[in-house]
Amino acid sequence: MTGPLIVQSDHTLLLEVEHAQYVECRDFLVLFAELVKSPEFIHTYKVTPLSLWNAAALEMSLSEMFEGLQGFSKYPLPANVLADIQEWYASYGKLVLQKASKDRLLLQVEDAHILERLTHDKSLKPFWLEPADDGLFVAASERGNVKHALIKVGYPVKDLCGYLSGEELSISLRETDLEGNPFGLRDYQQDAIEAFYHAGRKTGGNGIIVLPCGSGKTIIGLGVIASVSNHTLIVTTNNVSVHQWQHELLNKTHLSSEDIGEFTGVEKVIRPITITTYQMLTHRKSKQDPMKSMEIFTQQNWGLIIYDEVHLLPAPVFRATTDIQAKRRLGLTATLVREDGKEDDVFALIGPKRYDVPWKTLESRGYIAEAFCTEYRLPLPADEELTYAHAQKRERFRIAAENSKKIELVQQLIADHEQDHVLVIGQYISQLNALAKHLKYPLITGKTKHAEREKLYADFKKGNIRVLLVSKVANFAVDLPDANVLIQVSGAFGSRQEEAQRLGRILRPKQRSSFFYTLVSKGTDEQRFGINRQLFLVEQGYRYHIEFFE
DNA sequence: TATCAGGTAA
DNA sequence: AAAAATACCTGATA
Repeated sequence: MTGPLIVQSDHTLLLEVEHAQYVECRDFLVLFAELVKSPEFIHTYKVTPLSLWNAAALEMSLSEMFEGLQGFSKYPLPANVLADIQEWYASYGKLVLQKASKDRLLLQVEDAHILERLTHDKSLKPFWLEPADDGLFVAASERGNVKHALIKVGYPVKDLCGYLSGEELSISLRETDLEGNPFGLRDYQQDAIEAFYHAGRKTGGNGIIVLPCGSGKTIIGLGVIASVSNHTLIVTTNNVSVHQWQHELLNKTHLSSEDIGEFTGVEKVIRPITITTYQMLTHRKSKQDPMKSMEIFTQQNWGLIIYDEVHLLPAPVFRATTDIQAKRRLGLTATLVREDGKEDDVFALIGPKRYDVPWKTLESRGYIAEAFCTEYRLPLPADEELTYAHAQKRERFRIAAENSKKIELVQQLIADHEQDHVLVIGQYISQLNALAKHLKYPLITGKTKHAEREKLYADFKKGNIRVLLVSKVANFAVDLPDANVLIQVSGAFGSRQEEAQRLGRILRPKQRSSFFYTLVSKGTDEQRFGINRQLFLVEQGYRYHIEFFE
């Protein structure tokens, strides 16, 4: 037996990185498993119910899964794993929600045992109106709540109740944008739109599209809006992004500015296409107040709701989304992972993943830049090492993150890349201030006035400034100019999402390759968290080279 | 009418 | 488990 994979009975899959079949096997596993650990030689994947539901929703077949596992595995496959995979996989589709009458839905349950279990489950009982021959009746108004409750006990629902159309509005994409450049959808963008809207007619119309930063998620949004051609509500993360959507809508569709409204703190205009922010929806003055703006979901006759950066969707918006299950819903994101473990809420209330492309595929086709990732490990200087040793657990991460030796290394890396555009990104203002003072490059933080930011961005774009230091503003700033080198001196605990977002900063295709450096203190908590941060990108095929700086 | 500082929320 | 950033609203200032 020579395969690269070991399948263990606890549903973990161990993959040998140095094996000749590594790449092939990794690309196979990513279809239905999740990477949980990625040290140098053996990567650990895990099969979970959720990862299998997403695979099932994408119509990956069970036999393809089993044959692949068989083919890559070094040893015979444990029978319990095969049985569990089969069971979890099959649980998507076992429960089907259909329209029964005007105000009633029928939850069809194929399996008598499951039906028995669901009928008597305590958390579900309140939903059941009366038994049917092949399932249970539910009030139509409970459509979202029952799906949510069911996923919490491990049963995803295939929702075939269909969608309510909203107010119609004819929308089409331009062939030439306003600047006169030819415009057309790329093949994968076209595929993503198809996968969302036409997938089986009735099941298509809700779900998530996962694509890397810089690959044109907004464009896919425009494509879906045009396909649906209904009044549309777009919810996004911040005001800059609101304006970006507005700009793209005007630039690449035939809509005019009278069709597009901005519903934010600055302007509260509702038009056929309205763009708002999550904060606008969830805002309230005190904890007791109702979230007034949430009513926008139901007061207008939307035919489509787009959740931009759906991995950031706040809990109250989930709750509101529960009540609008008859609306078409599109989630867009670069990383489906959330560190709060609410992936199953996203699955139940927005929908399953409908489309994704591995980052490396887009890289090889030239749509995003080639990137080299390096993790630098530095020792703490003796005095800081001592402070670290004596510190409380919670203070340790920060001490490690602010390792003063990082300044030397940053200086060296900037010198090594004298022909490149470099962003230095960090989590702590004090650390960035120290760096800025030492290196004599400008720093942008949340406090920097917008006028000044724009001036610095412009200078950076023109090449007048070669190096820019940025705080967490860079996580959200959509208008940050392109660079091809990014040095991360510190980051938020173990956020995979943040790491992916930051790498995305340097992925816009350009002449030169991109370089991503992440600096961690050797043998500290920071290094441990770094491992978790890197998981998503390793899953996407990136490899971190480890270097030591003494 | 526009802009800014201060408080609050998540 | 913690810091930083953002965007909302209100009320003051010009």
